[in-house]
Amino acid sequence: MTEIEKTLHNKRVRPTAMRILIYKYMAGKNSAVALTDIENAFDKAERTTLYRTLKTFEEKGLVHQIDDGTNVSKFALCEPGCNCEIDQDLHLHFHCGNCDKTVCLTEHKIPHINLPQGYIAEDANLVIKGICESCSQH
Amino acid sequence: MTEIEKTLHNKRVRPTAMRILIYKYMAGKNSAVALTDIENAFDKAERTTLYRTLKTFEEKGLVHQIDDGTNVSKFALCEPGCNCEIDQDLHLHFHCGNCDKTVCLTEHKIPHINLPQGYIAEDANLVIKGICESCSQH
DNA sequence: AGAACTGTGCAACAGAAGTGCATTTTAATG
DNA sequence: CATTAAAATGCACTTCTGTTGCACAGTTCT
Ligand SMILES: [Mn+2]
Ligand SMILES: [Mn+2]
Ligand SMILES: [Zn+2]
Ligand SMILES: [Zn+2]
Repeated sequence: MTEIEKTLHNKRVRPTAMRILIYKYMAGKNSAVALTDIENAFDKAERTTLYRTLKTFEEKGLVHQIDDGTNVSKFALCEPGCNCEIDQDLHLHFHCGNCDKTVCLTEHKIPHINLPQGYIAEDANLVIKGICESCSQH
Repeated sequence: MTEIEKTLHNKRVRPTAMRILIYKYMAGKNSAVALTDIENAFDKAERTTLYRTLKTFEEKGLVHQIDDGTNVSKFALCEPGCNCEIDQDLHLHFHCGNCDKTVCLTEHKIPHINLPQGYIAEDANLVIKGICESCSQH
C-alpha cells in the first residue's frame, strides 16, 4: 500500500486507479487545479468521473474547493491538519492575473471582521488578486 | 431632467428608457441584483440588453460587480464617492445563506494583508457568509 | 433630411456544472 | 475461487450563466 493509498484509506475514500492518479496529479502541482486542468492532463478521463471524484475528495476532507473569482472552481489538496471541512481553516487565496494560477496561502488566515449588529458570520472567503511571486521576478 | 437622468448624464451614460428603469430598479433594492433578477422584474426585457446595460454601467462607474461565491455575478449601485473603478473601494460583501441576498458593507473595508515576499496585491475580494441582519431576527 | 453613431432585439454559441441510468469494477462474504 | 452487493465509472443529456455577431431601430449632429 503506497503513501497515497494510505492517505485515501485514512479518509475513507476507496483508492481506485483514477483517484490515485488524480491525487498524484494534484500533489505534484503547487497551485490549485480546475476540473478542466485534470481533464486535459488525462485526456482519456471522463469529465463526470473527475467531477464526482473531486466532489468525493471534498466531502471526505481531502481537498478544498476554492472560489478565486474566475467563475471556475479550483481545488487544492488539504494540508495535514487542515480543518476546512468545518470552516475552521480560513486561509486566504491568491490569484495571479499574469499566469492565472491560484495558490493557497495557508499561513495567512483571514482576519476577524467586526460585522454590524445582527449579522452572523459562518464562513469567509478572501482572495487577493495581483502578481504572484513567480511572475513578479521576470 | 430627473435625478436619475442627471446621475447617468454625469457618468456619461446616455439615459435611455431601459437604462433609467434598470437604474431605478437597482436603487429600490437594498441588496445586490443578478442579471436574472432584473430579467424577471421586467419580463419584456431582453437578456442581452440588460447584460450590456450592466456592463456599460460598470465601465462608467455607476455599478460594481460582486462575486459573492454563488457563481452568479451580482451588481450593486456605487455610492457617491465610491472609487471601485480603480480598485480603491475595497469594502466587503456579505452573503446570507438563508435569504440568499448579498449586500454591500460599504463601511467595512478589507483589512490590509501582509503577503509573502514577491507577491504583489492589486485587488482583493472578501465575502463573509452567514445569516444577515434581517434573517437573524426571525 | 441624411449621415454617423449608439442602443436594442434576436439568434446562436461556449463553458461549467450537474443528473439519470446502464455498465463495470471493487471489496466483502461464504 | 465464485457470488453478490455496493460503489465507481462512462455516456448522454440538460440547465444555467455569460457572451458574441448581426441586423434593425433610435438618436444625435450637420
Ligand atoms: Mn486553500
Ligand atoms: Mn459592494
Ligand atoms: Zn503568476
Ligand atoms: Zn438573509
